Amino acid sequence: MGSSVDKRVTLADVAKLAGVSKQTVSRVVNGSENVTDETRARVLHCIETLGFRPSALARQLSTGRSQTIGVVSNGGQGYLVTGVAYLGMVRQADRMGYALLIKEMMDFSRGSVRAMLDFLIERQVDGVIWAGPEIGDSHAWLDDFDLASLPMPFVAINARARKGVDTVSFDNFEAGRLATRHLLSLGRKHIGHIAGPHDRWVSQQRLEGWHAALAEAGVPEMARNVVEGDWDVTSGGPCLQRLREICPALDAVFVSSDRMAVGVLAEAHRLGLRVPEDLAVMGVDNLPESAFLIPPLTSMIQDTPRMAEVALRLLVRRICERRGEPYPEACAKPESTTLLHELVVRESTLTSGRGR
Amino acid sequence: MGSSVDKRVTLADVAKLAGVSKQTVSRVVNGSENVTDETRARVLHCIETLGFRPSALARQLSTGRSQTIGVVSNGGQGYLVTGVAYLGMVRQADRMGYALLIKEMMDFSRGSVRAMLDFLIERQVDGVIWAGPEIGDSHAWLDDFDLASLPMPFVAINARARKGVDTVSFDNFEAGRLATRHLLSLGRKHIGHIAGPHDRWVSQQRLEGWHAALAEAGVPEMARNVVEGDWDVTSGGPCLQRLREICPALDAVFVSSDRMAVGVLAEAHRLGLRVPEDLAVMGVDNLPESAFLIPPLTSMIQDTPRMAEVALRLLVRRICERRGEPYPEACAKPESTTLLHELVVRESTLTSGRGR
DNA sequence: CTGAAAGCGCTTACAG
DNA sequence: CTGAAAGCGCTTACAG
Repeated sequence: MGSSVDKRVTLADVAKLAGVSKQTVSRVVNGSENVTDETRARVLHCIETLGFRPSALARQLSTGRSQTIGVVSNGGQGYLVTGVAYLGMVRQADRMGYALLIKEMMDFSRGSVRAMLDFLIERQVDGVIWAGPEIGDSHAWLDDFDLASLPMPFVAINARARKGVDTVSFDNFEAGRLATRHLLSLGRKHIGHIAGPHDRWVSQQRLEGWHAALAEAGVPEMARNVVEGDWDVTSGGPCLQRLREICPALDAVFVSSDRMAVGVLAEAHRLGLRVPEDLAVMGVDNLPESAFLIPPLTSMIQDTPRMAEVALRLLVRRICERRGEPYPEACAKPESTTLLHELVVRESTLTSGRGR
Repeated sequence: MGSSVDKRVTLADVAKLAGVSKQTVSRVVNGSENVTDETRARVLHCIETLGFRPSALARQLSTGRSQTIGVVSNGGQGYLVTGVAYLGMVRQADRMGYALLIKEMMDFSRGSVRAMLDFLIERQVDGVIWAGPEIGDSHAWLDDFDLASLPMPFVAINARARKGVDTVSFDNFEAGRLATRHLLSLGRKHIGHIAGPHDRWVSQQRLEGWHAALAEAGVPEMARNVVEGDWDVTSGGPCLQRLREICPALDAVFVSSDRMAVGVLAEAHRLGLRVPEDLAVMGVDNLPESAFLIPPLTSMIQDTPRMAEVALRLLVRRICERRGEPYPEACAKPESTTLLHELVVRESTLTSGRGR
């Protein structure tokens, strides 16, 4: 309802009331030693009285640093992952004294990328996390862009490693290989793969892992048992059907997301297929629910919040390095920027066990 | 790697090169009409040549507006909801030309609240969305805080309505009542409720709705069939067990989240209880997976992204009102700030149907 | 320990 | 249509 007097209280107001210079007030605010206890007390009292709150904007303008990190995501693609990743980043940023400025991109044309970078530069963010998943040539601009010309460090997550670009990603090739090996180790002879969209780097990597495992095992003929899903639970059922058309004897399926695997389990149930006896099923992501599906779902743990944290630490380190400042302890330990999935085996691939 | 020359290109640099005043460059940058085509062309060319990018910080300092909205969430509590809500807010903010500054709170003591508000004021955000769920007395400060004294508008989501505070929330009382009525309408005689944590406003409201529905139906004796969960899937099973101890004849259960309901379905399956014949089960949230559980889960649709969007629109409207500026079309339509859940009935409560 | 001056890079009236 | 001046609210050397 009522609007307050919009007159901001400034350093100068405090200075006048306390009968000192602005500089002295600034010293008190920033905890400088070089102030008499008496002066400090008086200034603090005046700050309290006037309800003075320093303008971060003004400070940023004069110091040239914003204590803000820009995070660029993309329009609801990667829905789940983005949401979870945000939480990991917010927490880590908070710990290190940074705020997150969140922006979203709808397309990845050169123009849009340039506009987004300009926006971040104009806002003077101290660093950038490029968080949209790599789709088609969405990251192609990185190949011929001189990142060093940006006034701030840049880290990409969930993207292919590139020369001269700091990236933090999961090893999806290894994930695909491990998953496939697991199904092979069960003695299944007719394994299929429900992949994510083929234009996603993540999907491509898992698919390559799948191929590698089949080649290693000397059963390359299975490689054709692949259909393309869209990550969504709704695509699980239809994908299973298509896979069974390609390979009627299908007895195991490596699904590229737990979401889709839920759809697969539902469809298998509808078809009267027993899991895992008739069909072993495994996913990727290890959602909280996955251990409680019927049957409990074997999956690949993907610790997304951790990826977000690692990326943020790396970025803060780069920020400090560029400024020639020491970086926080937490950023010091050389941390792998390639994270591994971890297999968690449950009933959906275990004929005998009681896995949970 | 290489570091760029850190000399920022400013308005003054462009002005000098173009042989005009800073003011004229400013006019060109801000698309003012009062510039000769020839001058404009020359200035634009110089901007291009120098790679000039205006400093948003400097502009913010002189204009007093930041085109930034502060979003305050809380430490991973409400994990799922927060993640999903972020996405709705980011999208809407982007459309309206605002960026989101995300902050997290770990506790809700007066001191922390004050510090957070100060931080947001210092950053000169144009408005604030208070997005942490109401837990215990986490929002009590609002009762005796003069929001009008804040220099910017404030909107709380997922919180109890308070005099003088703009809030956007779901009607959880109605949700609880609708859910309970649905189970009663099936003719079930021994219904139980797995609530969320009792210190959550959301849980309390749903619980009251549960009580109201039972009273209306003249079966208040069922009201004692309540146990407390923690929202997490892991609590579903243990809660079902406790409920069956309280009420051995239990034949229906209203679970306060789909997550917990997944645990309930798993436990029921383990116990050999048929759903819905022996036990009708319903949840709240309508997760994407819920339609594909075994059996498909009846739930209450809660459109969290929409809540986030509505809140953001309301906030932008308040921002404009306070400044005496016209607000965007999208913010104009008087929108309810109490959103309703919607019942979606599936097999888990339908003995005959094939609902999906 | 304290202060006067200049500067960060824009915008806002006010002249012409 | 264009410009000189003052101001937004801090901080950074530099004196004393």
